[in-house]
Amino acid sequence: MPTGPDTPPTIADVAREAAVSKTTASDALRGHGRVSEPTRRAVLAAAERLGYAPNRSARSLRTSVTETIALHIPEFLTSAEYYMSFVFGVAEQAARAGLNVTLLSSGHLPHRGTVPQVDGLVLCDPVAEDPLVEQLMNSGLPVVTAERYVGDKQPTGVIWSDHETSMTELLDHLYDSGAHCPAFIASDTTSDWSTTLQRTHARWCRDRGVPKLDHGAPFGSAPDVLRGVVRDMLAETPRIDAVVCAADGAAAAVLPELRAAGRTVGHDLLLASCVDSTAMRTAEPPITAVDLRPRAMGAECARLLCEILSGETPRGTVRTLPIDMNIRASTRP
Amino acid sequence: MPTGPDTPPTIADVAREAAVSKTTASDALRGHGRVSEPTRRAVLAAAERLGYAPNRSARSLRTSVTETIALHIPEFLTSAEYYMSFVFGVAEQAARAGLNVTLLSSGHLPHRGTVPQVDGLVLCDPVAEDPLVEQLMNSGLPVVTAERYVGDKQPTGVIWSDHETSMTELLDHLYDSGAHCPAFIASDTTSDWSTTLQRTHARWCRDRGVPKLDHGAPFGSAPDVLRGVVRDMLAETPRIDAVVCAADGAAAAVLPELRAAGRTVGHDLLLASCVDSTAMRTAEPPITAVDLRPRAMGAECARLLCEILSGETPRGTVRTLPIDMNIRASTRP
DNA sequence: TACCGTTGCCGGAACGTTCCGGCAAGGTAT
DNA sequence: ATACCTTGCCGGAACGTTCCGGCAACGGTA
Repeated sequence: MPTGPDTPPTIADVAREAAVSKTTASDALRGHGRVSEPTRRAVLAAAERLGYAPNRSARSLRTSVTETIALHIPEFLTSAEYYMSFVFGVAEQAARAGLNVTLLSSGHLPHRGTVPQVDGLVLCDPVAEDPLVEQLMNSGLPVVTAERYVGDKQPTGVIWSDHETSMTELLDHLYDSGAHCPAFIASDTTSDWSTTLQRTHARWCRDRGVPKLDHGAPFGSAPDVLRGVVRDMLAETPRIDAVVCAADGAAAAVLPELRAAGRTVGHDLLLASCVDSTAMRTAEPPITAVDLRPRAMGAECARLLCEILSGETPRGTVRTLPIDMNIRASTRP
Repeated sequence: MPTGPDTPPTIADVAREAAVSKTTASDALRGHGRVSEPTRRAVLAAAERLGYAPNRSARSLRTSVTETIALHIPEFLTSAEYYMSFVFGVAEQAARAGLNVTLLSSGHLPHRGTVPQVDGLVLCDPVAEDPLVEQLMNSGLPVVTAERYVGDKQPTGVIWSDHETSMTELLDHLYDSGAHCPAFIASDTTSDWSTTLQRTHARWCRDRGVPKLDHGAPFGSAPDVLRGVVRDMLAETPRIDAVVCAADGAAAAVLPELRAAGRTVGHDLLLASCVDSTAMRTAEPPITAVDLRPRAMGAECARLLCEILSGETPRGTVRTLPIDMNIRASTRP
């Protein structure tokens, strides 16, 4: 390991080592100018020998490209598994493209009104009311959103899933399994996902001619709040024969309450969740849920952003991510 | 919004606006040189008027300070709630100190053998075998680890929790509640946390004179693997009267199996987890668990790193994060 | 021979910031 | 009066990179 003094080698060191000029060294490394094959190899060898790595700051100053994207995810009290997987999907895909990922916490923005100095942004489940989201949308930077943005301004790229279809399938599945009076515990956020679920549920009830039974609960609601909601609904409408929960983890939280009400989940009462997670898989009985494939979602967002940044995909591209329903014992009467 | 052409204002623009030199503008903004009060105010006003924000790349090139820290968390179980909270703890605290956080995914490092260009690193639950961890430890950058590092090289700072004491308290609690034959489902990772739990369990059994019943399971084991382990243990040693699970979420996954074995959790069999999570709170019955306070852990790591970077805290500082046990119905016979 | 296009390489300016050293103006002690 | 310090400001170099434009050498064509 031929480490010099203690300051990392610069391109000037590489150039000297290879007995060429800075320009030629740079051209050889970037593959940019006209460099003969032997010279190119000599430069590469010199760089390897010295352990040269380009200084990102200098390069970024010169090219005004930061090789960094920022990731914003909504901050709820509950730490939802969905977002975790999403973050890692983004991180992995970005690393594959040689990009850094920096996290934007909703709470603190370094300087009020200052936009982060990055090449692009990924917004997960953008809530139109969030002032930071709005600011980022108007930053002029390329923005890819996971799920559609309900504001006026359109993002540079979108990956979304067809929750309308999957919610309909879920309700149909319950209906086919004999549940003709399902209750829906909606999520109170104003994300596109949340409102789509509510709209779809309402229309499905109308189409099927069944009563529309729903109740909103804030996304990160505590278990006992959710249980209270369910208790009240069951007390008010005893003929409820299925419960669908929107929020991540809510179905599992509600399970004991159903049991306490004397119902047997999977038999005289079906239970399903709009978000799959370990909690759904490990519940007793395991709970039918829609797998939103968060890791794939994150990866696709990062991929699209990379493609837009490199110009190989036009701005305004919209793609969909297929999602599946995992049918489990909680809806098999 | 007095936006110029379309390129953001530089410090030269601010200087011109305030009718001073670049040097004076810089000094006034940084509070560094000797600047009279009226001049200082004029520069600040000019900067405000133009919406000036310093170019991070230029600044970083000049000062060789990136204002960025990197965060590495083990790849194997990225969906664990613990890590999610940890990440947000770091992000929030770093934002408070004006630092960016970039994620390091274990899978891909931009260039093999290249160290990220950041000011410092936070490693969560460092596993000595992970080659990336080893490389980061030897990068020469300040490193703060969450939990101790079991390799030879010592991190620049450490935040750790006293799992020995809390595990002992947990086992004592079970013992006092009548469970004299507890089984321990250990986690198979080589992190300090994991080995401490196993060591403590072994010693506790010796001290108490109870049989040492344990079995390792990989950290991210699937629910049915865990259930299989428990089934076998119960079949082999029917007098087991308590089960303690190390891995995040494992206790909830195992619950149905205990029920299937004809045991009543909280009565003739106690159940506890070494990691608290929503799954523990929402389980039926709710499961006693050690709250590792991951968000606080993340925040403390970031805080310590900031302090070390700013020089206000010496290298080699080691701090502990207190953790509590949450006693729930699963251990109240 | 004269002309021209191509190839391979290089000098040096520029990106935006920080900060060293210098300088003039004014004050104070000798 | 000289000597000296302090205050307030500034010129300009440096950080490491990219890339524009230029130049010499060479081979091919007329």
